[in-house]
Amino acid sequence: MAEPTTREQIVAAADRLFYERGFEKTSFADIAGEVKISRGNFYHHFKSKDEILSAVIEVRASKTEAMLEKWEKQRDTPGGQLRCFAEMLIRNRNDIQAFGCPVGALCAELSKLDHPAQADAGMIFTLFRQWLRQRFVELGAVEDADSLAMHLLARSQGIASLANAFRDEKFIRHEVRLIEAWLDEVRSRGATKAGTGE
Amino acid sequence: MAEPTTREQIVAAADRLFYERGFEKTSFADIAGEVKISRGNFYHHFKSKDEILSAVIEVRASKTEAMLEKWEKQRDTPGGQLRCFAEMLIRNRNDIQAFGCPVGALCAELSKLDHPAQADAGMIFTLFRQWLRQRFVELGAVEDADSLAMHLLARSQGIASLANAFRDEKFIRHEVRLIEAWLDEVRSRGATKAGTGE
DNA sequence: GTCTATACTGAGATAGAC
DNA sequence: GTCTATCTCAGTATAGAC
Repeated sequence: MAEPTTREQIVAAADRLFYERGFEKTSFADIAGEVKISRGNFYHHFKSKDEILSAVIEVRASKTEAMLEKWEKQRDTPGGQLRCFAEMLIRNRNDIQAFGCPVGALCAELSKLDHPAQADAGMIFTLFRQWLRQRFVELGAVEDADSLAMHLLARSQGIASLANAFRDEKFIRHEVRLIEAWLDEVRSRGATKAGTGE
Repeated sequence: MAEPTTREQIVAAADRLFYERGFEKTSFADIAGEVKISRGNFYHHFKSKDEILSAVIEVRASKTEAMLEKWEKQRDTPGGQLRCFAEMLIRNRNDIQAFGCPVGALCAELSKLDHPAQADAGMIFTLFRQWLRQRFVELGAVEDADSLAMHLLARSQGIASLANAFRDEKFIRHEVRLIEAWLDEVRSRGATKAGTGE
């Protein structure tokens, strides 16, 4: 696996372009131009644009799973692992300010297009949701775990949305601090239902 | 002002279609079809798609200002007025699940297109931001008011994003309850800096 | 035979002439 | 208000290069 195959290059280029410009706005010519192959050529690799989209979603899902596993290895407490998630917003702050969240943006676009792949794109959200839920279970919030996971996911989406609209890095850092304080609060409350308002 | 002018009809149709399908995905023919006028007649009112976009953004800004004023009249406490904002998510739950937040979606799309009107679209966020900030000032959180406004705006964006991805009405209702509990907390803390993590 | 490149078709869009 | 020019794009057919 010294150098990537043409197929891998196409998927990588499409992945980035779909993020930067959006799925609809990215043409075959754009991708071909990036990979430096002729436009007709990659009909050998992909029969349609939807096939490229499927491949991109698959790759994103794999990368997401790998990232979640890495976080589990990097920190040995559920609280620390949840912080990895929150800090992702800071690590990716430049891309987020320029292009928003890749998962949220793709889901929103496919939803408006009523595209058949919207369920597949939504699965990436579900990967995060289930992983977060498991961390909250380990943190002791067994009954609320799913609500807490959705809450944290929503907070991160909101931050990405406004950071993109206002191009405000300070806002990202401030909100991540708020999330970390909230996580401390959830942890300290342990298995009680507090923190979810119920 | 018994019946709307052709121009107003065009803008109203474009407004809805931009929300439901997105700006790029909406063609002149789509709008003309809705208004039932010929495409030629169209050019009498708008020379380009960007002109329609400007008109739509202007109308949305006006409607937003009117809505904010209405909330100020409906409730006589800043806490009650802030609840109007949060409850907007429940009032518009069906549209939000189907199409997301109109403000956030347009800003995100124009950002990806690097469209000249993205600053104008962002102004609608700013309208909300400034209005929310003023409510928090009146609530006693003078120094934090802008951070609190951004925080609330972000929460609402995140809720819209996930409600759209998961088509989950219960989630919306639960998160709005969390916001209301958070607002009570902010109010009870009054002018202190608590609640923002600083 | 796998990969790549060129040329072409048809659909649908903006834009504008008449 | 019809009709047309032009452009971009997805998709195809087919032939050449390694």
